[in-house]
Amino acid sequence: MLTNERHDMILDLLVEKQTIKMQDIVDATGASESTIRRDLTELENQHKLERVFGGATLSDRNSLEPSIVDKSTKNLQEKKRLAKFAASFIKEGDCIFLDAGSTTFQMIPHLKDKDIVVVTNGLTHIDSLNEYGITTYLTGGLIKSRTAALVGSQTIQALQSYRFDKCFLGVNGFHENYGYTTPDPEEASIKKLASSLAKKTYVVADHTKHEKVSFTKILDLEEAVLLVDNLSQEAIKSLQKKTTVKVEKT
Amino acid sequence: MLTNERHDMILDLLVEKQTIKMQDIVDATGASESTIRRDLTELENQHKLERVFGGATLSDRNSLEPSIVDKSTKNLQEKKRLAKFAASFIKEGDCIFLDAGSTTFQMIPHLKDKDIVVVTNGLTHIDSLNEYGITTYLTGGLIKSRTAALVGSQTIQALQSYRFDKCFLGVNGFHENYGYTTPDPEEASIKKLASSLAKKTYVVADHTKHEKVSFTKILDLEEAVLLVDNLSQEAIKSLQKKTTVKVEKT
DNA sequence: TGTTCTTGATTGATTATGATTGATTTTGAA
DNA sequence: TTCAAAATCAATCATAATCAATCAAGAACA
Repeated sequence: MLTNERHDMILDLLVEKQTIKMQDIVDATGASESTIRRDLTELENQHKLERVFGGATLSDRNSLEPSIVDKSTKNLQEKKRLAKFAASFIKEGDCIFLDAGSTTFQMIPHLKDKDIVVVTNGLTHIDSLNEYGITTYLTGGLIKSRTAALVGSQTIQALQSYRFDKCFLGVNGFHENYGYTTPDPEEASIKKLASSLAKKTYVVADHTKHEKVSFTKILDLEEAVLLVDNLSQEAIKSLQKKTTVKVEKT
Repeated sequence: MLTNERHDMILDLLVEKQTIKMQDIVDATGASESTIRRDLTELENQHKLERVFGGATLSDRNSLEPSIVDKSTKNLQEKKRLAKFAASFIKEGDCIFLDAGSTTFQMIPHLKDKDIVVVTNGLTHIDSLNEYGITTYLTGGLIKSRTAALVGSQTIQALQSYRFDKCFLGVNGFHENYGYTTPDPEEASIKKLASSLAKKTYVVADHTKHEKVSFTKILDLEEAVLLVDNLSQEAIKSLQKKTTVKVEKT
C-alpha cells in the first residue's frame, strides 16, 4: 500500500469515527505500528489531525467547518443560478469586493467582458478570474487552508486601502433576529470590514441557510441586501420587514 | 506500444483507481520499470499526475497550469537539484520570503516538516505550500497573470510589515558588473524591497543566467549570496571577488 | 551511412519500513 | 496522595523497496 493511500485511509477512518486508536489503524491498514506512528506525525504537521495519547482525533478546525470541497458539489445547479442572479447586480465600471466561498465563486463566469475591478480574499477565485480576464487584486494575509481564504491582520490592513461600489458576501446562515453568521471569527471580521468599505452590500445565500445560525455574527439583517432563491412567501414577507430581499425565481 | 498510448493508459488507470503502484503499471503495460519511470516523470511535468513514492496519484489541481511550465525535462531536473540545494540553507524556525518563479517553486517540497513561516507573492506556490503543511502568508496586490505573481503598491505596502531571516529570489540574469536583473520593473522593486527586509538574501539562479543582463536591475552582485549550479572554475573565481558564491555540484 | 530517439538493464543513492531500545505517560491499587 | 505495572511513546538501526542516473543495444529516420 502506498503512503498516500494509507494517509487517506486514516483520514477517512477519522471522519467516520471522530477519534481512533493506534491499534485500530494498524489492524485496518496492515502496516506496522512504527509506520502508523510516522503517518500520524506527518498528518499532524499538515494540520489534518491531532495526535492524542493512544491515537488521534480530528483537529477542531476540521470538525467545525465542512471543507470547501464538500460544499461545492452540493446544490451546484441551484448555486449557479443564484450566482448568475447576483452577478446581474454588477454594473459596468464597478469596483467590487468578492468574498471567498463557493457561491461567490460561481458568480465569476458572469463577470466576463465587464469592465470592472475585483478585490478578493478567495484563493479559489484566482484562476477563474484570470481566465475571464478580470482585473483582480488579492488581499494579502495568512492562508487558511480549509476554506482557501486569506485571513488575519494583514488582510484587514490590506482591505483598508480600498473602497468598493459593491460588496458580495457569502454566509453560513441568515436569521431574522440573529442576522448573518459564519463559523470563523477571523472570516467574519473580514466580511464585516469589507461591507463597511462598500457603498452597498449584498449577501448571497441559498434558501438552505434560512433560519440557520452559526458561531460568529457578521452583520444585522438590515445592513445588507439579501439575494436568495426559493423562499416561501411568508419567509420573504417576514424578512422584508427588516431588509431588502431579492428572490431568484426558478 | 507507442509512448502516447502508454501515457493514455496510465492516465486511464489513474482516473479509475485514483492512485496506482509502479508495479501495477508495469504489469498493465508490459513495459519495463525504467520506461514507466520516464513516463511518470514526463506526465508529472505536464501536471497530469503527481508522483509519490512507489507510484503516482491524480493531481488535485489539473486545471492550474501556469504558463511557465513549458521547459524541457532536463532543464527541470537541473532546476530541482538547484532548488534542493537552496532549500538546504533554510534552518528550523526561519521566517523566509519566497519569490515568485519556477526555481523557487521547486524549493517547496524540501521545506516539508520544517517549522518555518513563508511569505510569498507567487500564486503558483500556494497550493504546493499548502500541501506540505507550511504556514504561509501571501502578500496582497494586483494579480499579474503572465507570471502568476502579485505586484504593485499594495504588494509593497504589505511587504513592509514583515521582517525576514532569509530571502530567496529568482532572477533572469546575473553579471559581474551589472548585478542581478529581471525584465519587469514592478517585480524588480518587490525583489529589492524583500531583500532589504531580510537579514540575508540568496539569489537562486542556474548557470544559463550567467552573463545575462535583463532590463531592470534588482541588486548589485555583492548584496546577495549567489546559489548556482555547474559554473566553470574561472567564472566562479571571478564572481567570488564580488560576492559569496555557493555552487551545487552535480 | 550516420544520427537521434526510445528502451531495458544496471548501478549506487535515497527513502520507507518494521523491529528494538529505553524513556515517558497513563492507569489502578494501596 | 504515592507507587509500580502497563501502555504508549520517540529514537535508532538494519533491511527492503524504490529512486535517479547512466550506459549500451536496437529502432526510427534522414
